[in-house]
Amino acid sequence: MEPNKILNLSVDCVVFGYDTNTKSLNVLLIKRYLESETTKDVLVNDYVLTGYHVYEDETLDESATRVLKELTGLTNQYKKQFKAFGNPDRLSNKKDLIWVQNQEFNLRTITIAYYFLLKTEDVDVDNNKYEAKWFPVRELPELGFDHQQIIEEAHEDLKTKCLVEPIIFELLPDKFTINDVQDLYESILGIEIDNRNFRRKLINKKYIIPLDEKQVGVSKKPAQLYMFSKDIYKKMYHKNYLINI
Amino acid sequence: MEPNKILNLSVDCVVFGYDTNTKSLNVLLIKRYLESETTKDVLVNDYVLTGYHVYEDETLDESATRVLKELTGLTNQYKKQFKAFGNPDRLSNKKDLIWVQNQEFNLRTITIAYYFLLKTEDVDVDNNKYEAKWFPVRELPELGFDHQQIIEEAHEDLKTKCLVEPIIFELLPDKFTINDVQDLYESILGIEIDNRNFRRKLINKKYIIPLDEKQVGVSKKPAQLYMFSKDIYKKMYHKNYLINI
DNA sequence: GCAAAAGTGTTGATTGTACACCCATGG
DNA sequence: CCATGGGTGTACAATCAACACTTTTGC
Repeated sequence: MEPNKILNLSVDCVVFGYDTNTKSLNVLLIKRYLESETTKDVLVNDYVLTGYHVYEDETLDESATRVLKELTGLTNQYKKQFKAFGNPDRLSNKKDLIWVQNQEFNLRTITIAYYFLLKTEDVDVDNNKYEAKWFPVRELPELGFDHQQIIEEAHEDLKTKCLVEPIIFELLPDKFTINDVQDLYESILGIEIDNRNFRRKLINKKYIIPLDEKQVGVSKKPAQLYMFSKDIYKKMYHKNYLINI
Repeated sequence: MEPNKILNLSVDCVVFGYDTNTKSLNVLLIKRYLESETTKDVLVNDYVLTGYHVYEDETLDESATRVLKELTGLTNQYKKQFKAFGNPDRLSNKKDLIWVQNQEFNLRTITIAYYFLLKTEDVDVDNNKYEAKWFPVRELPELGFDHQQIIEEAHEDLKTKCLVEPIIFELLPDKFTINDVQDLYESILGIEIDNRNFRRKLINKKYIIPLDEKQVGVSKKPAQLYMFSKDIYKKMYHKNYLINI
């Protein structure tokens, strides 16, 4: 039996997935489709974030973790609660009203928004019962509710955070090349980075560890693989209070 | 007539106030006191953040603004929504249960936490109907609910943010000295800063504008006063994507 | 004239930035 | 042998960090 839902409270999850091959930072969205029973007109046909009510007896973090697992099967992914969205009119779009009609939603629902970081390849979208699909973060489809705004704010938070904490490695496979990291930064930030300077900077970090391995199966010079050591990072870390205003 | 309250949803406000004279970063707290009607035992005697239910027809931001105004009379202060707190057991402390007993609180209440930045002197605590009182952020009294944690997380967010955005000036009067700014940074961050280096750095910013004025009424060499120009700051600002991991 | 805080310069180290070509590999 | 992306070095500029004494004022 399903636990009691808090009817005016939900979590929504912005699932970021990076695809090393296409160099694309993606967001995982689920299809929302409804047609009129009488006229067969399409009433709703767009995408939304995955989300669900919070249960009475779980924490907000647990709720987000549960929602991610339900959609992807994944647990133990990096997550961050980044903002609550609760405008009185956030569900008052016509499409959204139709959609919400037959659900146990309060019209005034507050959602606690999380984002997750993982690898696109870790999600099996082909056999997904919610018709989940990846979209490049800069080519989003039509979105329901206020999910466009939620994704934008998640992306902004990610931009800020990836400059300051080593969360970038949550989006990469365990073994990666220096250029993978650069490509990912460029995808997230929407900028170009000088390869020589970036490379030097990264290789000098003690927690970026070169492996005795190179890429395989590429039709060009195979690149050196590296790993990120969270342990070394934590040991070496000391906050620097650089005032940068 | 009071608008409808959302019974399981509140905002809590961490009001930071800086006192230039005592060089103290303070938090504004309100007294919580209750004694037994029969035995006269003191049942609850501590402090809490100011907060209140969200109304049905207002945004979260409006709710926080209203709560601040109710306590301090102030509007138009810098505010930031920084986290939602909603653990199922966050009101389950014995004192808190007693306190909540006669209020229209749901036991499972989610609170959206904001912090505000202002000047201690702008609040008239002597004539405050909630018995509001300032406490140095590093010498907090016993606190109800999970408000200790909320304040700590607000402080952490403030530490991070003041390094990157010019919010420090929200805590200072319009006219300030360079040493005021340094003292404030030291209070927030809990570090010591080299005066010569700091001074040079700040004076070189185009948006720190020297005034034709010096301190008055000080029994020592009066210091040069400066102001912060938000306009110039905005014009000059361009995001730098310095990767600092 | 004294107490108290304001204000001032230099140097070396570190870090950032701009920039163009050769190399190794698979096919 | 060629196409592709991997990998490399130098020089200049900017910023940071360490460090101690003189100046100005009110009293």
